[in-house]
Amino acid sequence: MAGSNITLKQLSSILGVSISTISKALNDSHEISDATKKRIVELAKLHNYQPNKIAVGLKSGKTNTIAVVIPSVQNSFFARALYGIESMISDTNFNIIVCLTKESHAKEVETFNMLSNGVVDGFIVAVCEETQNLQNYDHFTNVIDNGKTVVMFDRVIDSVDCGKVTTNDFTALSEATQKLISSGRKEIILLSTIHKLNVGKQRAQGYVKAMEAAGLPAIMLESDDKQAGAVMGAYLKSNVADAVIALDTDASLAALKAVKASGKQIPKDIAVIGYVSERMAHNLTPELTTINQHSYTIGNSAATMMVEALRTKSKEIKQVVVSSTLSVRDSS
Amino acid sequence: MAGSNITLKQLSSILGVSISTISKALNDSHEISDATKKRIVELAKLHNYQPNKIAVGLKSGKTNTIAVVIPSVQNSFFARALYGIESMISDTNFNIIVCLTKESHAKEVETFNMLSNGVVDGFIVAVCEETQNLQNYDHFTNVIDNGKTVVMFDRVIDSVDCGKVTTNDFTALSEATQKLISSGRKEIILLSTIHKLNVGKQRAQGYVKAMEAAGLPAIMLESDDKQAGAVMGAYLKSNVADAVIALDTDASLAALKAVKASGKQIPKDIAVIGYVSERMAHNLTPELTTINQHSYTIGNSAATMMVEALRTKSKEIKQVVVSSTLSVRDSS
DNA sequence: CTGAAAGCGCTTACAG
DNA sequence: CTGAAAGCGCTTACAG
Repeated sequence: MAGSNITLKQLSSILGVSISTISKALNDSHEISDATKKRIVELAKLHNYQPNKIAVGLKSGKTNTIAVVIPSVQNSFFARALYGIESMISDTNFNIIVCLTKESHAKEVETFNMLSNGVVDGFIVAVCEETQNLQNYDHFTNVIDNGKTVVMFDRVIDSVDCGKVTTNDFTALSEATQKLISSGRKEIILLSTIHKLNVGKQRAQGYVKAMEAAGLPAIMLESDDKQAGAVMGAYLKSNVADAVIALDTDASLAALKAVKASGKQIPKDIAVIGYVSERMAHNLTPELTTINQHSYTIGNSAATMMVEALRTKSKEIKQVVVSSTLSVRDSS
Repeated sequence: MAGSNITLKQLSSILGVSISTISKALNDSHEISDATKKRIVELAKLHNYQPNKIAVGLKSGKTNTIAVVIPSVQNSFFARALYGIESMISDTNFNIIVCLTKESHAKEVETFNMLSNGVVDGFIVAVCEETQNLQNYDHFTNVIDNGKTVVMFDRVIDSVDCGKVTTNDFTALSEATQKLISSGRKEIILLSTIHKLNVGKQRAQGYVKAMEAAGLPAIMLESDDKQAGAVMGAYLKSNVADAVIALDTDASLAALKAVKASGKQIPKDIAVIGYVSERMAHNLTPELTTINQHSYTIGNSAATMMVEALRTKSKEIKQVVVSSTLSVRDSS
């Protein structure tokens, strides 16, 4: 069985039956007699025949493959959303190609160009940071114009006409902040390492709105992910605080650490709310109160939307919002 | 620009030049005059011509696409290894397809069957748990027989003839254990949630060997990832321990938490060594001493091996070992 | 320098 | 019920 896979042509010459007949038999066409079908199917099995997907794709114009284009997979949100996408897709006859943009606009554009012609039927995408900053969305509109289906999730672009699955970042932060306020916290700090992203901005705005509504000053500490601990620690040295909301995993761990290092008790002196996976939240000391984004569900919804659009060939644009919820644990 | 992408045929009829000429011009063939080349290239650019990858693949028998088949992406080791693979590949003219097996043998087999015929040129794979248990490796040998290149990393199968990139788990654990012993620790516990995996067994054996060499009893606590904290906590209630080595991220966080909950001081009473990412190690309290697997390098090496094999068409089987190193921080 | 023809592996009208 | 032919979009000997 060396060399490469067996083809219809080879099967045909072994059996002395035409290629068309072989093809039809393997596709269980009613045109072919049961007897020949049986012979052909058996021979195919014997030789472990696998149809060449590329050839099928060329012929049909459909590849049954979906591209998942995300910034990263290090981030537990995207890792889990990808898991949700892949779980849904693996129950179908579709496949996924995963591409990481690393927040690079050039990489994202290249990926769309590379895959748009013949390789995939659609794109599930979380728009990268640089694209959001540059506001250059031609690669999205081009593939849409070329008849591909696009579904954006989490990081979406309002002005692009495609399916969208988002979470209610603004409301979630606003509610979490209100909850802290109503339990008597007043000096509530926001620690963000994602202030440049739309999601980060949305969350920050939710926080600001709740603070302003309560007549409290909004205090936002912004830094890159490596400096978050130092920034938080420095702040606590010369300021008072009775609560911290951290906007991603790194910031959450950094906040916990800085508060402990400052000698304050959690949650007695300072409450901490963060964004980490459920599993991790349980394994931290104290167990962390989190805003749970339901990343698995978000991914799953995006995949469902894609598969439905591809199957029904519907051009209808759908929008789904998966609400984030507060999971209260020991840190608040 | 609605409908689908423009083809050579359409370009040809617009310009009144043959398809062959168009094709050659776009591939910058020396056969074509500069003048025609220029006309053709300009028209192609105008219409944003993208060659149909599927058609090119069918013709050439090469797809310049590599499958990355891994159990999961939630696990930070695989997430970072994938990052290493993707970083290397994105500097080449190859693409990657990522497939998650979720430790399912059936899924892994299906993936190999689906992609082996025409879709990819090679497979970079970390063998799933179930396949290791079943010891059924036909899907690997089949694609190798069919001329595909296979590179295994981290989770490798010795008996399969393919490129391999591994880490020295046995030695790394053995050395870490010795280090604890030589600093006076005697009651050293191993906490594992990956005892069913080859890597987990390798690591455990390294630990056992070092303990036995020192005449100390090896104590291994094994549990699933959700119970690790409870198991560790229960053990500490009725036994003495002066060090814990945890074999993955969940176990590491669980160990830290259980030790703190027991009222013991880290590292004074109990030293803790774990497996978490560098970033996370810094953000924990105390900062965690870790065995660093250099997952990025492992992924990068696997990708390099693959691309070289594909480019040189060499059938030479290479093996690379990327050594794990101990990063000592505050917890030991 | 340009083009007609064959072929990659498949599917599907159309004939017989 | 079976097969010859065309075609998906490309590349590449081969002719001219």
